[in-house]
Amino acid sequence: MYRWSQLFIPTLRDAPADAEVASHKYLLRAGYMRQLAAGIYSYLFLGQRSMLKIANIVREEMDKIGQEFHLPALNSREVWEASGRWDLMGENMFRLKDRKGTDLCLAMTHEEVMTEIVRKDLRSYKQLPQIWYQIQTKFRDEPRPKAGLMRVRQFTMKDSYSFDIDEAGLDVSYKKHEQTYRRIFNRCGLKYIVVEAHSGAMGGSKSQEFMVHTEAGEDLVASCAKCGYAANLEKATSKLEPVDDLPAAGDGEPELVHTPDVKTIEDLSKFLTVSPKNNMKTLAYMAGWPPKDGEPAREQPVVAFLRGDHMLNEAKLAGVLPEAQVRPMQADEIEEFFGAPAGFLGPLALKGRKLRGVRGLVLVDAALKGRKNLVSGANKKDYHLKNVTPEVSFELDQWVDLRNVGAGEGCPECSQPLTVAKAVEIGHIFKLGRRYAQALGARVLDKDGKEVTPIMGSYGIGIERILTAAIEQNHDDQGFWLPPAIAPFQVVVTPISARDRAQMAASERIAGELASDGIDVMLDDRDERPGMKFKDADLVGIPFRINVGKKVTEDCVEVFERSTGQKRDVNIAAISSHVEALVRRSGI
RNA sequence: CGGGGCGUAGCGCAGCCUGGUAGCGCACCUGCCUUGGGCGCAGGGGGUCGGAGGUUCGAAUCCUCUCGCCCCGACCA
Repeated sequence: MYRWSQLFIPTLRDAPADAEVASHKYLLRAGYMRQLAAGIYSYLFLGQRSMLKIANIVREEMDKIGQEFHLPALNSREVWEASGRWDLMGENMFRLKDRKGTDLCLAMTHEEVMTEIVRKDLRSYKQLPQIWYQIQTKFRDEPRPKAGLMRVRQFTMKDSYSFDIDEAGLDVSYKKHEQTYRRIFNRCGLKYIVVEAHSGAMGGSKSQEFMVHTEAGEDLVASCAKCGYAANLEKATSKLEPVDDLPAAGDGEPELVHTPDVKTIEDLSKFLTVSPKNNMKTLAYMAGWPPKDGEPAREQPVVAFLRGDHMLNEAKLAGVLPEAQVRPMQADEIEEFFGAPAGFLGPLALKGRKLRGVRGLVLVDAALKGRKNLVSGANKKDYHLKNVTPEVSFELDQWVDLRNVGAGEGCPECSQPLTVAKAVEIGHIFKLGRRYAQALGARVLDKDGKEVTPIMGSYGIGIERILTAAIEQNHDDQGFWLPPAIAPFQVVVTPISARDRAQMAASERIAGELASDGIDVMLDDRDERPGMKFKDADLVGIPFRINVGKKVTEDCVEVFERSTGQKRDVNIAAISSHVEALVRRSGI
């Protein structure tokens, strides 16, 4: 049996100054972990115990649909070059050389390695479908690790990969994962939502994220309380209230207006007394592609037009340009391309214009479709234009959805107002397609003896994120409490006085009995004042505490529920069944 | 990578501006005391002041460089 006096649980009275969010503070204060370097942590006894519980739940559920592998974290350059990601991943990938000078990297995910196994060892459709997974350390050289375990450079991920002969098979594998993920997160005691997600730069047809709402999250999720629609802001759409267009001024042709030093939509709207909704804003970007197949890196100017009061979502913009990274144009590039400084940029005669010999792309947000007589920049310093109508006043390359959805806008499904809230991603399921299999040359023979490329899915769960999210969801100013299924211990037995023989004897007996009933219990046998033991117990995430005090003489102990603060006197004879009921109620 | 901040004992901080014996609280060790919410008293240990260089009779303090960490942004399958 675990006795607190023998364990290393370095609790802290004060939170380290570096910690900002609740989970970060409490993981440190509760002695779950210690930091080694930016985004790199050592998990101590309690932290590791909780991580193992989470991983075991994931393993148990994944074993029902797939097979566990253990793959190398150290990968050869070859496979990553074959998939094209050696270049694509850029600075985000840790790279190193061995003594012979051979390039290696630390794997961020394992599409390549898994697909390589398929290439070498799968020959026939009869061997499909396959679902392979692993629970292992992943490495990403994040530009900015933050918020404790929320965003780190070394972390534990369950990632699985499905291989099917056709789309229908992929649908099944994908669905299996969705259901498995729901079981996993339910068992972990998390409140989560499933959202439509951006499929990312790597293509792929469908993807969903499992998100936990928390202020500490880094993602934004739009959701509808009425019909359940939920989507990552990178993907979310909404219905907009109709807007009244301005009447045509003068002859209806674009008309120059002198607007000295009026550079922002806000100023312009005031200056001309028009609503921002009748403005069209111009955003200038450069899309970049890393070197590929021996070709050098390249860049293309991209101009996006949005309604004046709308915000551009860069992920949506990047989504229009496969595998590209986008960055705002720099001042000198803007001058060169538009012939005017930022603040006066507009759409006229842009299509086909080149910057450094590369033709620019003109994109207009779908919210402007059908609008007319808008105000925009004139590509001339200190001038704007009235009467600008897309496709009439200027040519464009593409109508696309580029804007951020705003809170209160209409749900795309049912028109009710949407809410937008922060969330953290704990899992992601993703129909990948044939990209990797193709790139690595994985082929199998189908029924007709024809070579076909299997179709893949990839599915991830962040183990640390589950712990982090659980703490974010369950804490107060004294500490936190974890769902019993993932707590390092489910119960701590606390004798009020370690020197009271009767109390200690009863505590030992109770702890022993609970342990033999399969409850994860520990005994706080420290010779400390009760106040201190309570404070520690409140801090470290154990959901239930049994106080063994003076009433042992009457065979009575007190059961304390951390989440509610509720205390109940229970007869020692009934303690085991009582605790079992509490623990199972919250799902073991 | 841009902006901001911080590195002094395990944790939280003061000292720096105005150079002169390195401090406080908690934690830790010893003893006594205490035992239902971080108890009290007494004694004690623990520091390359992130690192290097410079200025100075003398540097935690001033200057230069450097390393690290945190926050905002950028970035993020």
